[in-house]
Amino acid sequence: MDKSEDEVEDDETEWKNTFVGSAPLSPAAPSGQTPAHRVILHFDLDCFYAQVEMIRNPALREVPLGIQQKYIIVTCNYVARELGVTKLMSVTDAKEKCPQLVLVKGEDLTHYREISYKVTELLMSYCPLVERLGFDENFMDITKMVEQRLAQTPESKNFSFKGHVYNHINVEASDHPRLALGSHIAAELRDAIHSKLGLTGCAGIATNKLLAKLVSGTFKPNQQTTLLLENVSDIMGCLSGLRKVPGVGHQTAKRLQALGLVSVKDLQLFPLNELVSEFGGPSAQRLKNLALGIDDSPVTPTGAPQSLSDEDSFKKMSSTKDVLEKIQELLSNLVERMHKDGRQPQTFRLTIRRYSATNKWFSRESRQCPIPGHVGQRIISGSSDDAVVQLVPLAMKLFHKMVDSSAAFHLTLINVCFSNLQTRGAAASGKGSITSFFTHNTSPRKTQSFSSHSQNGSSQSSDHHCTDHQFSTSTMIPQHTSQKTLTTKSPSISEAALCGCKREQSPVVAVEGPPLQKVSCSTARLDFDERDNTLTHRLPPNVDPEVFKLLPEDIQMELLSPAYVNSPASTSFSSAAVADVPHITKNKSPQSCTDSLNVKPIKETVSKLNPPDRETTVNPQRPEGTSSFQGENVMEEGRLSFPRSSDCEFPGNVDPKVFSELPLDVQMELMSEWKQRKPVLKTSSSRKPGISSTTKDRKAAGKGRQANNLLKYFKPS
DNA sequence: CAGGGCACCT
DNA sequence: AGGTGCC
Repeated sequence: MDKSEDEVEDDETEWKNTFVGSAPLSPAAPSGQTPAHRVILHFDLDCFYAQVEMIRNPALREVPLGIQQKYIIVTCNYVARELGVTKLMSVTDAKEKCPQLVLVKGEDLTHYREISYKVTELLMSYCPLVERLGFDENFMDITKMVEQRLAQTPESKNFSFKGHVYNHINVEASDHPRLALGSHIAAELRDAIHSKLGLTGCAGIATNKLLAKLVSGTFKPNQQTTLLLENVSDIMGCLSGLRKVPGVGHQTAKRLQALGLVSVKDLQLFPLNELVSEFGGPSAQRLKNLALGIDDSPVTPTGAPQSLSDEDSFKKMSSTKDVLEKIQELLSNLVERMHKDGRQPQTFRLTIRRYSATNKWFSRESRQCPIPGHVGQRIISGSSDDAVVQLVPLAMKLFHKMVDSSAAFHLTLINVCFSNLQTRGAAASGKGSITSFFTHNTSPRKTQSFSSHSQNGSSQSSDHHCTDHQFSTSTMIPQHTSQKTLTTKSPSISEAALCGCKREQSPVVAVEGPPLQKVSCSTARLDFDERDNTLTHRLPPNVDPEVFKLLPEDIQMELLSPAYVNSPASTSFSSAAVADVPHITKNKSPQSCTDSLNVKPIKETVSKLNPPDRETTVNPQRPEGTSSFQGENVMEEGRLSFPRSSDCEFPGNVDPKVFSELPLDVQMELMSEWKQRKPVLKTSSSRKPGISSTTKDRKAAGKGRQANNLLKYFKPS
């Protein structure tokens, strides 16, 4: 075997000599040290999005299925692959190759994200050292589990490998007891993922993340492969190019190519010092190590996400009106997600991508700003709609820092992002929540020093317990997760999660009837002539009704809504209650809309396989959104009588004539800001914002307490 | 490259 | 704030 490979492998050098193959009797690491070599697993779910959709609608299993985002097939099931469809193929190409291809829209990642975290949770219930990579991959450091089993394994035991061993037909497993045990653990975990979540996937078993990942795809659907140290150079040498090395992206590959390096071997043999001069010390060393199959990076537990974002891309977006509308839509979804997460974002970021014929692929720009505390509070307290109203002007401000809206612009993407997520104090947030599992696991990711501790396989492992379910297969209940997930591989799993993480409903609940709110709202303020909305009076003077008419209804409502209510005690809720009821109900419907759209192609193509009632089963109502929202809306509406009108006027010092001559988008923004600011200002006496003032007011008004006093009553603990 | 996310580094 | 990489 290639000794040098072994030694460099764990280049935490010191003990390079000690490890060798005779692991079982290595008393070397009874306590306190990084094991001489780790056992790392890499899990990679098969065509993940397609699997999720096939769980949601089992009829899809029998047909060629593609998951479509915009005009791209991001992934497809194996039936489709046999017919020539590949990942990242354009829809037209795919349809050409495979006319019977069934397409499901995959732009809404909600279900994928939920299932994805369930997989991670499940793995974490066996051993906390789980690192996510995207939605469908997980690394796992099972060194301790392996050591535990090793300690309990009689000397006489015959080792064996589960699954494949890279480049080997038969191996003497006793020479590689840790990896052999690792392969058994991997098989058990894959089986758990399958039995509890209904998902299949591949696993790689190796001594570091790089190798585990590289080897996991050797045998593709639903299989696993172990890589022995003696075959490291094989697998590295087999890579078709540097780009195949995880960690070497496009840019890096290009720079390497500029140095004349194209193959992995080229990089292996390239003098380090020359590499250093091009990439700098750490990067150079890392690159060279990667080429050699060396990777000492730890498996860093991922925990809860550090940012939540929502984005959409499009061919062309060139009006501020559209931007405003899109931002509002994105924010609605994002705030909802943030609310479920339970943490409070401190930072908001807006990212755009501009169209440009040359250099089309990159060039994203972003601006970020702090989120005022009271807005963040509203997100977590459940006044999501209120939060959106207050966030939209923030977003537009950031937008204008990047885009001069008086000139032409052409955007192809908008992204909204919450970051700097702060865990709330006592956080009795939804217990079954997917993220609540992670939220109390607040460890900052960097401070993982997982190398030190002593453990014995026995009862008590204080810090990073690895729960080995091997010897208690009958009691396979993961300790962290509640049992909710265990029952089914049916579509209802996600439901269970949703129910579990559903927030406490407001004391007042149940009352059905979105129409109620909508009616009240429109009777209160708006005079539309039915659906074709010739809206009549009550428009602010100097706002062109023709232009106004073109706006989507929710924007119209928003601009006109009497967000400013009087009753001082309830001001903090007023804008939420009134302004947002319309666009909440409106925002919910697109979801169900997408859902039914998703089903339609199936119906056309495979109606025989797919009894009509299937669809309702597959696309159950979201238990959550509507009902909980209505609860709050109802509650709020109950509390505050609707305002008499008189609201939608300009701040006193704004000259209507001047206002009318501003560009439409500026008008809209100003109105949006006034509307939002007004209640706040009201509490601090009736100030009149100047037309140009924006930020300082908010900051000054920021400490408008008294909202919280009320909030805490509605938000138990 | 696409698409809708994420993370890390600088 | 941007760049890069990963899925």
